[in-house]
Amino acid sequence: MAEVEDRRSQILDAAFEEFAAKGFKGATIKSIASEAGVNSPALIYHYFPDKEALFNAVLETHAPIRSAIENPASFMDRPPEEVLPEIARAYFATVANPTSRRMMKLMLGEAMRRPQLAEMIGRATAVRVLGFLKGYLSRQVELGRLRPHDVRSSARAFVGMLIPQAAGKILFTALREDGLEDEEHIETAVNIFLEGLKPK
Amino acid sequence: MAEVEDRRSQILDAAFEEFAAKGFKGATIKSIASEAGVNSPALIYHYFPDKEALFNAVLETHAPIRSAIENPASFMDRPPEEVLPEIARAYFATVANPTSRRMMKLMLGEAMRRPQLAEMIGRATAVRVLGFLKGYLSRQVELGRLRPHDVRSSARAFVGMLIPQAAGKILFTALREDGLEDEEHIETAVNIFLEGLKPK
DNA sequence: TACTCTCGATTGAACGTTCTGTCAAATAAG
DNA sequence: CTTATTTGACAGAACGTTCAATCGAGAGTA
Repeated sequence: MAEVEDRRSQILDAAFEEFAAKGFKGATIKSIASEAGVNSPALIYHYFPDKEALFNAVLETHAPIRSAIENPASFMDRPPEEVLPEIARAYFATVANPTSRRMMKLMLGEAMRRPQLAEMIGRATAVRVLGFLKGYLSRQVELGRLRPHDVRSSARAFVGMLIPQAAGKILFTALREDGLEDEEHIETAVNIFLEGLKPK
Repeated sequence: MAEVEDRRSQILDAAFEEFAAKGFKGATIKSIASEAGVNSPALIYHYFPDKEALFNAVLETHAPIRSAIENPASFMDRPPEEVLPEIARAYFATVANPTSRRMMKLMLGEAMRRPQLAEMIGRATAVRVLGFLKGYLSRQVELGRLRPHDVRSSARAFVGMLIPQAAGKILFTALREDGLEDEEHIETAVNIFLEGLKPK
């Protein structure tokens, strides 16, 4: 029974599934144990001090939502007609990944009732993404590719434009009924954005 | 003890607070009872068959997010430079209202784990708002005030542009750190949107 | 090889607590 | 007196967590 993946990881995976599906309160130590294929809930306490610690360990395991945003240098000078669709595609690809999707649901769902977690997500993800975009858009204004404007606002506007389409995939399936495809949305949205900000 | 507000309403109010703060699983019948000033949890079962029914009753009580969108006729022919900022302001006003804010947190938080609830919210709110916008934007294209384009996409884009700013008020307080005010954001975002869609 | 010792991994059972939901009795209202 | 409201007490189940006992692989010894 020499598993390549050790028990700790099995438990973490099972806990992730359970927390994502039922939330922190809804998932039980027993259900996590049985999902992990261990016969006794007690084993979980051999690896983690308590349920809260297991939850935090799950968050840490899946936390590094690494994105191309990590090294901004390569993007900075490339034109927005190229870069913005790439960002949008990367975003939709993340949303299309089932694991990422579960993670988003888990974090967002719990964040509603855990201000501390919300603060962490806001700082680790939201602020960082917007920060990158603000930098990039400022640079494009400098380069004369976009007209001068408030990049705090345009950064929000750009990521925001993608959100309803993403929400249609994650949560509100009814939004898919009008059949708008990701690529169509990217094209139109980026077009509106760039036309709206092109130099006079 | 002849309260103006009857017991049922007291219980509903208390349940709303508790569910919003702790979620369905986190809120207990006892905590709801004591928040409602009721001395026995048993009384709750006199008015509601079980916890689930109480939860549904809470949702129904606060459900009618009535918005100006209900009678679209009056908006349809007015120009987007007027109408879009009004919609944006109405949206931010809703978000600024503490009760609405709690309701959003409650519904979104539970929707992550209740596909059926997510479906309902999607249909009752998201699809309806987008539907109204699609209709309005189509009309503006007809009137020659906007260039022809895919309104499924532009409707998503417009509501989406507002979401990060709203999220900064509801959830991710760190987003407020760059100090962007609602009115500033509305002005820039609407400007991008209209410039991006103005007839050639 | 055979035997024992050790120690972490794993288990079933159980503890105390808390939860939802029930009930018969007490109280208030008409 | 009759009916509706409100109560405390509690049953039954599920929860997180603890614990002593068992298992199994490896080290040491003969």
